[in-house]
Amino acid sequence: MKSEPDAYSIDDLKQDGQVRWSGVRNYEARNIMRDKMNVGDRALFYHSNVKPPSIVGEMEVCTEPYPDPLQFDPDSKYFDEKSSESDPRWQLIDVKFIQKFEKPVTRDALKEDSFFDEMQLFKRNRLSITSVTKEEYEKILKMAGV
DNA sequence: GCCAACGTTGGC
DNA sequence: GCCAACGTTGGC
Repeated sequence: MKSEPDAYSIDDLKQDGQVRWSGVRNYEARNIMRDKMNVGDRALFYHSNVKPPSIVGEMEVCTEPYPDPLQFDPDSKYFDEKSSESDPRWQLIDVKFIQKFEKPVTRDALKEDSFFDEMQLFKRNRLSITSVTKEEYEKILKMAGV
C-alpha cells in the first residue's frame, strides 16, 4: 500500500497506531481493499515519490471494509458528488502499525532480483494498492532483516 | 460505445 | 522537472 511520506509516513502510522486508509479513488485499488483484504491480513507500507522509493514497514488490516467518510464531505478533496450514503462508491479498511523496517527494502533492490519480475508493484505501475504473493512477502521480510 | 483530450501518478 | 503510463471524462 503506497503513500507519499510527505502526506502520511510509516512514522506517522507508528505514532497513530492505526489509520483509516482514506482517499483511494481508483476502482481497482478499492476492490482490493473491499474484496481481497481480511481482518488480520498483513500489508506492506510503501513510500512513493521519494528517493529511494522503498518498502518501509509492515501493518495489519484491522477492520472490515466500510465507506470512506470523505466521499460525503463537500469540503474534502476526496468528495464524490456521485456517491451517496445509501449507495457508497468508495470503501476502505483501517490498518494498524506492526513494525518499521530498520533496513527498508528499496524498489531498486526488488528490481535487481528476477524473483520479483512478476510483482504487481511493477506490473501495475501507478496503482496505489497492489497484491503481494506469500512468497514475495516472505522474501521481502527476509531482505528487511526481520 | 468509441476515442480524443485531459489529469494524475510516480519513477527517473 | 520531465514524461510515460494509464484511468477518466465527455462529445459525438
